[in-house]
Amino acid sequence: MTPPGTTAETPSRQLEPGLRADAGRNRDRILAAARRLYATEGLGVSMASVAREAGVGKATLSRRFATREDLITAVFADRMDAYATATTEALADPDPWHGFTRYIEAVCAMQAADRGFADVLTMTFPAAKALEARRTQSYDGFVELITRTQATGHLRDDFTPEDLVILLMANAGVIAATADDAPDAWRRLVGHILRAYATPGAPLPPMPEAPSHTALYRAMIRLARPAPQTP
Amino acid sequence: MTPPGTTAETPSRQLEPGLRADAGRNRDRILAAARRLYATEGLGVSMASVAREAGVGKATLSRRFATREDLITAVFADRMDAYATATTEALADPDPWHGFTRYIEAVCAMQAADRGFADVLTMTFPAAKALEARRTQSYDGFVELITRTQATGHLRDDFTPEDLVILLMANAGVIAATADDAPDAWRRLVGHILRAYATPGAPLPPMPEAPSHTALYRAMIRLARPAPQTP
DNA sequence: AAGGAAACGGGAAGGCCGTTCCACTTCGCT
DNA sequence: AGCGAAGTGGAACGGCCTTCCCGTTTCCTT
Repeated sequence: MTPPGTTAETPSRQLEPGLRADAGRNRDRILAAARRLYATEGLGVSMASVAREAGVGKATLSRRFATREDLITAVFADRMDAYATATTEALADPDPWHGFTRYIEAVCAMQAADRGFADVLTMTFPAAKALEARRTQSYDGFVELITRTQATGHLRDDFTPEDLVILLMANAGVIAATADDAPDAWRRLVGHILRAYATPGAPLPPMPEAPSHTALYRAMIRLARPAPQTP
Repeated sequence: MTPPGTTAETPSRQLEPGLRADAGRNRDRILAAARRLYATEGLGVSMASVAREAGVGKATLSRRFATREDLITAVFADRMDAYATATTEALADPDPWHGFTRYIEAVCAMQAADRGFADVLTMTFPAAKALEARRTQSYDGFVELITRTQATGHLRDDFTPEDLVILLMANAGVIAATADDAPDAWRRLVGHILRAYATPGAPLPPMPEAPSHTALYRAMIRLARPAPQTP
């Protein structure tokens, strides 16, 4: 089944071992550029933009990362690591409810800090296999965190892991709409939501600082781009 | 200032009076097509798609609605009416908290029913002047509804009108992510949020039916499009 | 019923995106 | 030091969208 003419038995290169020096350098530049663009604009940026930002030709980008999914996988591999380990850190907290809230806030903060990462977690997009593994790992840890926290009586019994998924989607919506005008608006949502998750009567987490009102409302009214007039 | 060669003194055509019969017919077909596409795909659909769906030429669409904003304004005029009158209906409810929750649920349901409308309410997009008027009208009514509900003690004192804006953005995010797989997921978010808005100790609204679990989680994992293999 | 104006559809031009091909450059091994 | 292979950027292509323009059709007035 193996093609006969190839070199003897080079099994398969996993990461980036077989790359020449300059190729590896360009790969890094591409990753840095993609990280930059994804963080601010989301995953919608074109491959051509990434190549331009990286200062390489479009062909080079296509050669290094055949598909957009490959690029996304490579860019967000480390952040998915952080996402996956966040649950273990939360589980290490002696106070389950405290660990739970810190976990929720940390994940939502990660979304706010990188719009591309928010897209990776929620939006409809080709799921990279390598990222999926981390996601399910994180999911399993979160299930454990839930049961522990519910055992303390602080977390509602009807809270389900899917509620986190919904929260991530909701948070992504807030971030996408307010990123330019009120980048802390998401804290207000998380503050409300954590109160809703808590068992009535349990101690409530403090309200995060309210976003500046006018700016937030303008975020809804205002448009993607400023008025074309520049006097 | 008026062009000299025109017919005597036709002051200005407000709606669609000066249109020829076939032109008006095409206008309606365009509006229907746009309504259809916007509802399912959001405001991102191209003008060419709208023209194709309407069965008219691209030029006709451009002639009838010069800019995308014009089209959006015309399409969502009636829904913005409903949005604006929803507050007055809520204010008519003898129980302010009941009116408040019904209002929240009604607006979020309108978002879920029409993805384009959700975009109009929240997403960054050129705000059509005609729609803005309705929006501020609705906003003013909502402020009155808030003060009344807070007076009953059911609604938290720190609830602000901007919280509704944030909720609309969050809801739009959930709807955008789950529309294809779990179109009722937004009810879960609203259920949580209304609980958070309520004063602790006040009677809680019933939990809406939970979305099917596997489908929801898949909505996060699954991709925009099904696998390209069609055997 | 007939002519002029309004409206129509589609083609041409221009822009952006993503992919593929190709001649030239650069690395790295010997 | 020099040669082969790996790597590179730009050109070219097809697809989609938008805008402009023109020849033709349809309406509506008189």
